[in-house]
Order: sequence, then C-alpha cells, then structure tokens
Amino acid sequence: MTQALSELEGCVLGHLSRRGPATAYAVRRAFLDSPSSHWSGSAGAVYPLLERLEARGLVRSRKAPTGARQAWLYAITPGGRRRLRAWLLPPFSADLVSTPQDPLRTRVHFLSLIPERQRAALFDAALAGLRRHLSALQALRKVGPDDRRALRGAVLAMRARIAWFAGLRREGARTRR
Amino acid sequence: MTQALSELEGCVLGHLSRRGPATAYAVRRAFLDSPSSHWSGSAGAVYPLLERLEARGLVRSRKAPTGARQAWLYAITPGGRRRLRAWLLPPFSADLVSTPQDPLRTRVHFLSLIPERQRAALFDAALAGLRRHLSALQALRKVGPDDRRALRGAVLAMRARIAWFAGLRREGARTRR
DNA sequence: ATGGCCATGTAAGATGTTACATGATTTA
DNA sequence: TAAATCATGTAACATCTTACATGGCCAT
Repeated sequence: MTQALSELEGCVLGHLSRRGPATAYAVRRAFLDSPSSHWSGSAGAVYPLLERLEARGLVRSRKAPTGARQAWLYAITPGGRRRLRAWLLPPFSADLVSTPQDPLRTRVHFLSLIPERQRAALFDAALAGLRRHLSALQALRKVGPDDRRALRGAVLAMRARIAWFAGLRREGARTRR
Repeated sequence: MTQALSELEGCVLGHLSRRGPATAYAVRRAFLDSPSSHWSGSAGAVYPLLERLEARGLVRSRKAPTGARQAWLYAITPGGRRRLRAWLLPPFSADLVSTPQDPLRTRVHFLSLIPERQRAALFDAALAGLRRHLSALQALRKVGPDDRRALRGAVLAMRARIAWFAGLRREGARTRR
C-alpha cells in the first residue's frame, strides 16, 4: 500500500512543489532544459505519469487557459507533499546508497575478452571522453544552491572515474613490459 | 541498422563469449548470483532477450538435454562476437562517459525543499548508508582480474560520494551558525 | 497568409518487472 | 514418499521511448 515514489515521480512532484502549479508541458520543459537529465522528458512519460499521480491523490488538476487553449494545470496536494517528503528524507533504501550503474564499469567486467595490446587504446579513449565530459560539467553555470551542490557531486564522481581509468592504464603498462 | 547492443544484451553476449554455450537459466544465474547486479536477471527479461539475439543472428540455439529435460542451449556466433567487440571497444558514445545517474544526487537537487535543521540528519543518514555499502563492497572477495578491476572503480565511486556528502555536511554546519 | 515552431496530447513499440504454471530433482 | 527447491518457461503489467496528430501562434 501507499506505493513509494519512483525517481521520475519524485522529480515531478519536487518540481510542482518548488515552482507551483504547472502544465504537463512545463514539467517536460524542466527535463528537456536540464543538461544532466537522465530522462528525455518525453510526452509519453510525463502525461501518463501526472494522470497516475492524480489517481493516487498526490496532485490535482484543473482546466485552465494557457493562451487561448485549454490545458490541465497540475498542483501538488498536501498528501503529495507528505509523499514527497518521504521520498526525499531518510530512511534511504539500500538501492539509493548502493553503487550507481556505470556503463564503463560494465565493460571493464569483460576486459578479459580484449587482447592486452588493445586495452591501452580503450583506456585512453575512456579517459578522453571522461575528461571532455568533466570539462562540460565545469563549464556549466548553475544558478541555485541546489544545482550547485548536486553539480559538485557529479564533478567528484567524474574525477573518481578518471582516477580509476588512469590507474587501469598504469597497471596495464606495468603488466605489459 | 545493425542496432547497437543494449547494456543487458552486451552482458549476455559477454557471458556467452567467456563461458561458452549456456541455457537461458545459466545466464540468469550469472545475474542472480552477481552481487553488484543492476538487473534482476528476471526470466521475463532473459528469455525474450535471447530470442531477440537469435533473431538478429548474434546467437544460435539448439535443443540439448540438461539432465532429463530439454532446454535451449545458446551459443554466440561469429557475428555476435563482432557485435560484442563493437560494444566493448571505442569509440564510446557520450552517454557512456557522462555522469551516471545517482538517486542521492537527484534528491540533492531538491534540498531546498527541506528545512535547514533537518538537513544534517539527511546527510548523516546518507553517509551512514554509503559507508555501510562501501564496507560491503570491500568485504567482497572477487576472484578474477576483471571483477577486481571493476570493483576498484566501484570503491572509488563510493569514496567520492562519501567525500561529497561529508562536504555537504560541513557546509551545512558552517551555514547554520 | 503561410510556413515553421510551440503546446497539447495520443499511439505504438521496446524492454524491463513480478507473478504464475509446470515438470524434474533433491532432501527430510 | 512428500515437501521443497531447481529449472524452464509464459503471461500480465509497468514504465519508459519514439513517432505521430493537431491546433494555435508568430515571423516574414
């Protein structure tokens, strides 16, 4: 009962809580405009999601004119705020703190399938890509303190991945001689 | 055309490449037994996935007795090996190197919704969970060099997250006075 | 006034999950 | 030999994605 919020549902409720009532499209824009978004903000995700949240009583909608057209304006309910707080606050389930999935790590699990002499090129390509992405992150000028704090976490995560691959490359070079 | 492999497809092909022909159940076991698995190894994922791979010519199956029952034994094909190499080796697409999703970071994006006085408790709960998970990682005794290298990446990622939250807590303490 | 983009959705498909069914094998 | 577990799937459902439809708005 009282099913927990998914990540996407938490983000949508969080958006409504911070910005006030919004149309589904405005919620989509927040995802479409976010540089770090893991989700595409696709209409087929957001519209049904808001309907589900309304069926659960976490948001309420009313028809409202946006320009000359009618659209549904969604607002978070008191119950929605309670659920959002439960999503945001401890206790944190194990999958929140466990190691996030990393597609490069997935590939490292199969490194033995790659001939030794090709591995250095793989490490270098990964390092180049990781550094490029880190630069892009650091070039972001986030406005709010929330984004700033989250961005710091992303930067630290990227530095850790770079240090990891740098170590792999050193180890490979040592092994090869 | 020649659709790229998904993460799960890459893992399954990698397993078949390393271990040789296997039944769908044996592939499932690899996921079920893996401590770090992001995937559940559910039957409903693995069985149809192998059928899709066969339809694409990347694996081939034959009926074979496993004990007294018949089951499909899947083997990777030469085309499957080529595709697996393309999945494993550079060039790496942007989403491989971009910051992996972190549910704690998602929540930090909404930290402003939490009263200041409750944030320290949040940071402490996160730190406790992160440290517990790091200990569990370090307690693992992985056998192969692949797992050892991947595990090092996971440990570094966890240390980075811990350092990040430790910083957030210090910052919060400084702000509060 | 019209061609292109913005806003509001809907539909179809991909890919995962949990739950179920069922026969073989092991264990108490 | 009965119960539990293993092995082999299938089915129903959840939740994303991309692609489509459609009407309003804006710039030329």
